[in-house]
Amino acid sequence: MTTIREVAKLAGVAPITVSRVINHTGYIRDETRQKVESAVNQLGYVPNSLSQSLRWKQTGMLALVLTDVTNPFWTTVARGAEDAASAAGYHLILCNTDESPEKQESYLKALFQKRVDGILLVPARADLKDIRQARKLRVPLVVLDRRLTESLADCVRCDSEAGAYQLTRLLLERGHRNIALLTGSPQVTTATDRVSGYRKALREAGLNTNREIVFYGAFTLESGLEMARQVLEMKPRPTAIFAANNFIALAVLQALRVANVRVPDDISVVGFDDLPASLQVDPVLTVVAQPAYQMGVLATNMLLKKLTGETDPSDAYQEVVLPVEIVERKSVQVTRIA
Amino acid sequence: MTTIREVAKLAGVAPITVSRVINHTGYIRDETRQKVESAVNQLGYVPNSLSQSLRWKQTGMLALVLTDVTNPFWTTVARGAEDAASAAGYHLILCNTDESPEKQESYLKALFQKRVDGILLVPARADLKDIRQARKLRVPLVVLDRRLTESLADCVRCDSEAGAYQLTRLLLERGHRNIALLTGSPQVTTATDRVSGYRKALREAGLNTNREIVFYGAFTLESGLEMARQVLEMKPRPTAIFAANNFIALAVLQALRVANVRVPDDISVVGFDDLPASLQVDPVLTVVAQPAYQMGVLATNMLLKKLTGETDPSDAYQEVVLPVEIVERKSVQVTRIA
DNA sequence: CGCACAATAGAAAATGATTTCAACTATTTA
DNA sequence: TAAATAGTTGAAATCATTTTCTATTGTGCG
Repeated sequence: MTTIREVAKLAGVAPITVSRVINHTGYIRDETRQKVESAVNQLGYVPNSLSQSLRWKQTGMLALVLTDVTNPFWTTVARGAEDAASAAGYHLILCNTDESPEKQESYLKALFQKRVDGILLVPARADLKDIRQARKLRVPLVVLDRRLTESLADCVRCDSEAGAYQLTRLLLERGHRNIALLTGSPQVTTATDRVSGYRKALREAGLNTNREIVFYGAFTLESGLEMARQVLEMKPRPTAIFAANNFIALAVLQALRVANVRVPDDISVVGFDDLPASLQVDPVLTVVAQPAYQMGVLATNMLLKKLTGETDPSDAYQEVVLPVEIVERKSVQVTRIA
Repeated sequence: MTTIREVAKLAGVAPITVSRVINHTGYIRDETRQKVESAVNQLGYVPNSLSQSLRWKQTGMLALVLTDVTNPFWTTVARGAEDAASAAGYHLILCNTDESPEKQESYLKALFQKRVDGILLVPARADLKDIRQARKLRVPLVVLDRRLTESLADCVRCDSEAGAYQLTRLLLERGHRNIALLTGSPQVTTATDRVSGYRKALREAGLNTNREIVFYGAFTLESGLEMARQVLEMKPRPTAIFAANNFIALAVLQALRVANVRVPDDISVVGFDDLPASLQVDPVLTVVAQPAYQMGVLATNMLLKKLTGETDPSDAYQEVVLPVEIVERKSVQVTRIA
């Protein structure tokens, strides 16, 4: 590919002059600028950002490392992050770990090598190794969506516990006492936080621990189907199912349809994470909606502040917990109290 | 961040020796290697791939520029591309254009500047400007999913026309004569190719052009809802709807549900693109399934061959057209011939 | 013993751009 | 009229790493 030197030669100037024209810095005579511009066009010169970044000591790239690009919740977060990043003149790289700590480590290594200016991370596991490394390398990093066991980084997340608490209370108020919670891996804090909120609501309603029905699996359709199958075999069958994420909720609805169990007539279903309009299925679900897009924007802006040095690096780590919101639709039935 | 020079200093060797240890090249005494390795660990040294790429004249990065990351069809393609890329030791960057030619141009410019080794492009428009530039810059590029007006690049796509033809024939064979086709923008070749297939089937069945019912919109839920609304107002109402992509199909099902029109009892519906298990809704759709994952893998491998020089650059451009497959499920009813 | 060659390590140049410093001209100010 | 300053350009050093070339030592072979 063409280099700045060749452009300079053709224009009859020094490389640095071409650089000044391209970057609009310093003084350039109009005549010189035109000579350079025509040489640039003639050769189709595209500056090499590898060498630019090397010199500038910044790449203008941020990375969002997440656990499942196929989940609409994450694509929404990504869109928020992307919009915030490009508004600030940064590019955003998307990396998908599939909840695998190995993939996460491999991606982070590549990102460190590429000298991205900052990283948004949805940690695949509670493991702090990667975060420690980012700290050691002084790469600004913001954790998204999940808590860490230790406060080693800024964090933006939604209030899973409060959301689960409210949703469980809603079910309790409608008379449900046998509520099955289908959640993700015990390794993932959003999965366990939702259990905590559920548990808290049950306790407050005077139900003791043996009334808890909690299934741990994964935040995937397959796991949701498996757990739903188990719920359907329970005797007595729970009167309500709380799906702790959107894929599990879709799985539950599918399983119930196959088993000819009507929602909400035969059983009530609520979910965590709202679904995009394209996936609204019958019956429309009552859910806790998380501000996914906003979470992406907020986390990105927090990251940008860190790397432009607007925050004092000596400050303690921030944790922003976004409120969630109940969206009541038509998947919950009032039931007689057993 | 630590540089190779600092590592070299700590280990008491020259930078080039550190380089040899890291890249496993040349001769190194065991003792020296250990000194270097311990210095690397002590300082947490991470090589700077900007300077490496600068020197090596390759970045080990490919890019997939697509039109809608929220569409499961594209995430499946992306997964195929990602798997093929990482199997060959390359990283894949995902860029989302939202069907906007401006975004496409801006992303491609950034990718050229970053000196990615190759590009997989789903063109937002038939416009050839960006592809011409890639050619001029000698950046290997493979076009995905859509045809170009001129053969200026290798291309991997699915047989939209044949798929639409087969699906329309299936409807005709079941007795349907009033078939509405809801497709995407006339600017997008997959949208128009599906019209051609539909048209061909109608012609073969002896139906003349005034029996064609074609709505052009976009491959989105919103557009699908709008078109579905118009179909429902038609008198007489078509007995079958052919949705030319997955989002339009979901929209049609939603619109019909709201209008209390039963599928397939009151109206038959077929779609293009299969849906992932998580989105299978009632009733399960009869569709044309495209080998999305395979398309991603194939296109990536074709690209890799180009950039490792396994293909003769003087050869004509290749076009690979993948066969599609009808998946018959339960959304089509046999109807009396009107 | 001398030659060829493997093993080991470093110096200098190169990759493609930009920063810093310097130089020269033209204009303005005191 | 001398000094200061704005405008314009370029040479050399720099960013972090690797390639090329060179040097030194040790070893095997005839």
